Amino acid sequence: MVEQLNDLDATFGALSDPSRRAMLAELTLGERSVSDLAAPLSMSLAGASKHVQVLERAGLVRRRKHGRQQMIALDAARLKRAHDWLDKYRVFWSSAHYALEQALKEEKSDEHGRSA
Amino acid sequence: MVEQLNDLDATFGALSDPSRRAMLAELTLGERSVSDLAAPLSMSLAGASKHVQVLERAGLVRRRKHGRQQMIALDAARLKRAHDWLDKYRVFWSSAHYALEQALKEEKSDEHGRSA
DNA sequence: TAATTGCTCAACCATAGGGTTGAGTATATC
DNA sequence: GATATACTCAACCCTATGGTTGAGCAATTA
Repeated sequence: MVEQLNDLDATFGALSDPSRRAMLAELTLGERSVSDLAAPLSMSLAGASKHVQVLERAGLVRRRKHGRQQMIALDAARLKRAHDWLDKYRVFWSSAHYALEQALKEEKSDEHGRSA
Repeated sequence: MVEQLNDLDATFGALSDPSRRAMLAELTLGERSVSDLAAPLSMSLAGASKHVQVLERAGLVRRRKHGRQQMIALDAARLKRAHDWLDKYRVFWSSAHYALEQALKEEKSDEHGRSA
């Protein structure tokens, strides 16, 4: 269980804000301009622009100039990295592990029941 | 693709720090005291204690008093939530999706090749 | 009872984060 | 050429975050 690369810092940091998660959700529907992404957010354009920059620095989106628009597209590779990281913990939320936890609890009760 | 609950803010926020991810990794090996968690981190005990509090507020760990020690245990339910959220993006990093992206690029080239 | 251990809390510091407004730049339209 | 559009940048504000030290409390050990 070794820490691989710390762009996880940036990835998880970017994902910790609901406005940015909303942007990513919007981007699953296709490329969007910064204004498109800003529209549903009740926030200044400059504010939304900063969120896009955070997503870009985290490598979660790419941008492409198209005239005076900046077209933003999802780049899911880092999401996969985060998903992979979380996947290492799968056993700890799986039913098998809950069963193990129960078994350990019973074992502990037995210890109390016995002499020790 | 609707945002479900915003404890994702706290979960992803907690995961964005390498010290806290290291703590979680350590906790996969079993319960640990705050001092145990602090030891490998080259940080004051108070500092580590604050990290544990962040993990606890995010619901990623539980604590149990054991004498004068605070035993910390992993609670993976919120990790599952985060994993589930990321899973919605799986199609965007799957090879099928890359194939789709390629197809779209070719289509765009065709447009240039044709009259439009 | 006294001393030690395992913490937490409060105060503080420096930096980052989320937001704003105002100005500036580049492209598109009239 | 003038104007509107789609941004970005800089400055600023306030709050949060990551870290420290010093004090204090609760439980264990001597």
